[in-house]
Amino acid sequence: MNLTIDAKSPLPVYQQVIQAIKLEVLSGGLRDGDLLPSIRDLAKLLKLNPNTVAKAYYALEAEGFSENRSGSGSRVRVPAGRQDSLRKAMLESEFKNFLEKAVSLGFTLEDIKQLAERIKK
Amino acid sequence: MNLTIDAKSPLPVYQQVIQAIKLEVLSGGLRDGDLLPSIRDLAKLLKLNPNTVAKAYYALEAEGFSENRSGSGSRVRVPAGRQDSLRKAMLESEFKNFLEKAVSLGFTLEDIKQLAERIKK
DNA sequence: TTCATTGTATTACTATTATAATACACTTTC
DNA sequence: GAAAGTGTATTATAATAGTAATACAATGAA
Repeated sequence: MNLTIDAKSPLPVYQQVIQAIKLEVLSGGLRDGDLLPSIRDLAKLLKLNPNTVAKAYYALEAEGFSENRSGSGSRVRVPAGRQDSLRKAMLESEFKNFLEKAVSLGFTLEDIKQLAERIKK
Repeated sequence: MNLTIDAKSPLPVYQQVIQAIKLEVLSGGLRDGDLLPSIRDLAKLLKLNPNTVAKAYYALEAEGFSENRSGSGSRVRVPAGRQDSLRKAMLESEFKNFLEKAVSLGFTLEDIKQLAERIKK
């Protein structure tokens, strides 16, 4: 799992963990049924307190992304169909966010098209 | 000023105020020398505590976006040239963020091009 | 000068975030 | 059954975020 934590971010650490795991699931790096790293292992890896990771795992389960079982670990619970639609919805949402910001900055669709051309190289 | 606060956001309220004012400056809605609303007025408008708004104003001054003077208010201090370069840098940064996320979700440049075509309509 | 308005500062209180140290119950494996 | 590893729960402490109520000093206009 490619997962880094920015302690200086205004976004709480446990929220960053949630986002990182969601992204991993949506990108297909973690699939339905896959075992997440144990709370203690991930905490050690990220140099966080186990309670902080546990909070993230608890939230992920509450959102229906995973299932936690004492003794056997936490498994991803996102069927392929749902993963696919969530992935597409995420892309659209991110793009709309970008467009909104660009427009509120006073840029035109033409400006954005030119930016895209320039960055692709 | 078009400025809304999301109390449920994990991003602290005073950070939201900072972002909103920065955006207003970068978009040209607020220009160099313009007077910001008074701390008390903005607090009343957003239904926040004056201390929360004051914290945002203090941070904006520390970043060189404005100048606060007891008695006469807070004025934007962003020369037109700097505003222009900041505006362009913000667009590029936002676009790169979007691209990074899209790529980490496993989308190709082709996918993104198609999305742009579809959304523009 | 007087008065209202401005940013600034202080103190107090609450909730959230994060760490820390344990303990407990469940599951798997030997 | 025993042991190791799992998620879960509890209690404590500290820092940050936000609200609340005041007070103070500087500014500008009447």
